[in-house]
Amino acid sequence: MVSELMLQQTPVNRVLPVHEAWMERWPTPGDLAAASTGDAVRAWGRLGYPRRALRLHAAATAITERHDGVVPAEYADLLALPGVGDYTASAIASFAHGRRHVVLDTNVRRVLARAVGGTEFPGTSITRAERDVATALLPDDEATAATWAVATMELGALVCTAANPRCGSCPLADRCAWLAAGRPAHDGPPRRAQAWAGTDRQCRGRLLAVLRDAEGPVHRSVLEATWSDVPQRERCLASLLDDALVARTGPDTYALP
DNA sequence: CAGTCGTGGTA
DNA sequence: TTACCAAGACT
Repeated sequence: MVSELMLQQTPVNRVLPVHEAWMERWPTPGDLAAASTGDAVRAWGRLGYPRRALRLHAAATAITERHDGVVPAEYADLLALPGVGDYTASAIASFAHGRRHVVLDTNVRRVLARAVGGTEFPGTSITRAERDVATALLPDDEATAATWAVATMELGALVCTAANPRCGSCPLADRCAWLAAGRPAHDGPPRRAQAWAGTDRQCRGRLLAVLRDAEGPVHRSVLEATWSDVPQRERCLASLLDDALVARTGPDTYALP
């Protein structure tokens, strides 16, 4: 569960060392629940999307209170946890508990888009038809379904990659609709690139990095020195406070919660 | 449903 | 150097 939360939109290579340290420090949900959210945010390091650290902490608390400290195996119970959406609930139920679930992440979606749909990339959002295809392909046997879930994800992550897919070593090469069609390039509107420079996300990241790397409370002047656009800086600091990623420790000082 | 939310590697 | 991402969730 910890790795799945960390892997949401974050490359495996970056997650590995953080995950290892995290699990050594907080081996059980109860251990994490007993820690402060500030420690969780700091241990999250530079994985990005730090609200995931808060959600994981909140999930650990919920598991401790509602599930006797044991990560539930039921999809509905998992889905009810903070930071756990359809993908993560299915992944935990399937990978950790061997349950039969459609695990539809970006890798699997790409594999199905190519092998079945004959297109290079899936759409921006999951469609009903897409889920129907994935459901129809899922093996009936529970154990086999769990293996299928891992296998299709790995296929997408290691072979049927977004850029430079290794069709030469793909086990589906002889039945892939996209390959059979000559690997036609993605048509239609280009996927919107996410802006970064000058955005609130960059500003929030800059502010939080200062607090994360600081020993204790930080004076307002230090935060002000990290971002020149005053209205934006104030807006971002307010949103960080609102998200409970930052706490006000005095009239002019701030720190991790 | 589209917008928002971090970060650092890679072509 | 810039563009484009990488095992989503939430609003």
